[in-house]
Amino acid sequence: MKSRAKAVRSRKAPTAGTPSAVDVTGRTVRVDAQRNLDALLEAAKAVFDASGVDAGVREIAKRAGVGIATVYRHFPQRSDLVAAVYRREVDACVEAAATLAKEHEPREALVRWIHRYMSFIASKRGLVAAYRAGVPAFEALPAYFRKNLEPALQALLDAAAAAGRIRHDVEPYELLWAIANLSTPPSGVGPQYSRRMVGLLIDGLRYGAGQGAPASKASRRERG
Amino acid sequence: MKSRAKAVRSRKAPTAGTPSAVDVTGRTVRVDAQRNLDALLEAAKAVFDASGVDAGVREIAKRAGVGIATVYRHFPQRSDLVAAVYRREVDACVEAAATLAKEHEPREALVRWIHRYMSFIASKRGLVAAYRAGVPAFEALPAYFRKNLEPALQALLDAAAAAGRIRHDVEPYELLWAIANLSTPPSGVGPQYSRRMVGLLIDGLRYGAGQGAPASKASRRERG
DNA sequence: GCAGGAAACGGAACGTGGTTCCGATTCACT
DNA sequence: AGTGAATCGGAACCACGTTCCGTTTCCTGC
Repeated sequence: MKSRAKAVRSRKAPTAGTPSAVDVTGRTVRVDAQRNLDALLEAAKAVFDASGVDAGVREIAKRAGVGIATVYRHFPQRSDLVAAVYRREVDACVEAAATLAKEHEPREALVRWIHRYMSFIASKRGLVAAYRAGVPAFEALPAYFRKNLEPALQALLDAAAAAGRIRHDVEPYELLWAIANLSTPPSGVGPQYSRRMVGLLIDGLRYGAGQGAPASKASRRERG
Repeated sequence: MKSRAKAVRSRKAPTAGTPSAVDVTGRTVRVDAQRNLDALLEAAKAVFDASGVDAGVREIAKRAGVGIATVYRHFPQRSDLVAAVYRREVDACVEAAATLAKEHEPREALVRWIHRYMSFIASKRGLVAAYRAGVPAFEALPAYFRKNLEPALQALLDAAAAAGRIRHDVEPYELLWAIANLSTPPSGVGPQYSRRMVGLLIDGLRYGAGQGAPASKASRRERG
């Protein structure tokens, strides 16, 4: 992909000796563009943390000290910016899966990771709602999330199922989505809501351990 | 609006055969106002069914053959219109609970009602997302939903718990919210997603039957 | 009937959001 | 330094929910 590594020209260095980055296409990236990109990501992260992912583009641009168009050149849609900001945290979540798998027995690792995942989702106010409501072209956002989180959860599920601790007929993507949607409590309910509901879901996983019956069928049978 | 202390006293039977409706405050309602209200509700229902609850106010007004202001006079906020439209369906859902309780044994009645409730939610595209995202004053909408649906589900839960078929430590409101949130499948997943996930939830309810341990604790215990 | 006035009306106007456009600016390379 | 292109900033545009206000319609007391 990268055709050549670009060395720094000894002209004036705007950002303290930073080597000019290279595009995926091999083009050199202008230092101001790179600087703005960094500022944008940092500002977006700060604003999202403070006001949720519903924060306006103008606010982010202002905080980053750039114009609106600069935002849209780097990120064709608002959702692309959201995805870029959370990419790093998704990666961390994926790494956590491997770590937990080594340090705990299969089911415990699964439960702990689910809680880890819940924390990530819960801290992103409005992420799920935005993802949902954003009908037009929010397709870019779930792509990265799914591509990385699904295999991580799949590994945990397989290990726990192999150990006979949970049923083995659950799709990881469905579980990811379900947990994400359970991570927003309604108003007027204690903060433990999410844990309780996801706890129910996990108990449902355990309920069918070793049976292999689909959840939908199991729920309809008169006697377990 | 200016502060207008209206003191309309006793009315007289107005002209044509249609008896003019009366306000909750006892004021007579103008026939054109009533006609527009009806047209508005009908149009809104049609548009919501066709385009989801995210449909614009202008579209609804146009379909009803009225101006924008007319919408806002009858419904101070968009969410009030949504709530009004769905009030009828909520009532139907509540009635279904009583019917099912008579025709089936407790747990079966509970499961069947949950599926009934899921159908209602699923047919209202974007309802949950709007409810969630609508931070400002979407408080009016859940009020009616909760006030009516919560007791209905509570009765079903009590009956099933008394029969020893499910755990008895689940809050009905939490369950309503959880199911509603599980009723929106992610893109690229079969339509059976919701049934599977709610099935897991129901299995979780059965898992702890007769134990009474909170879901959150049960989910963390090493052995059941 | 009819006239007066309040209730209800329609649609333009406002504020805010995401997105696009375009002239001005800044950078990279010779 | 010079030149062309990549990048920039912010005004402009569109769609949305909501508000304002001049106009119309209906009820009512005569």
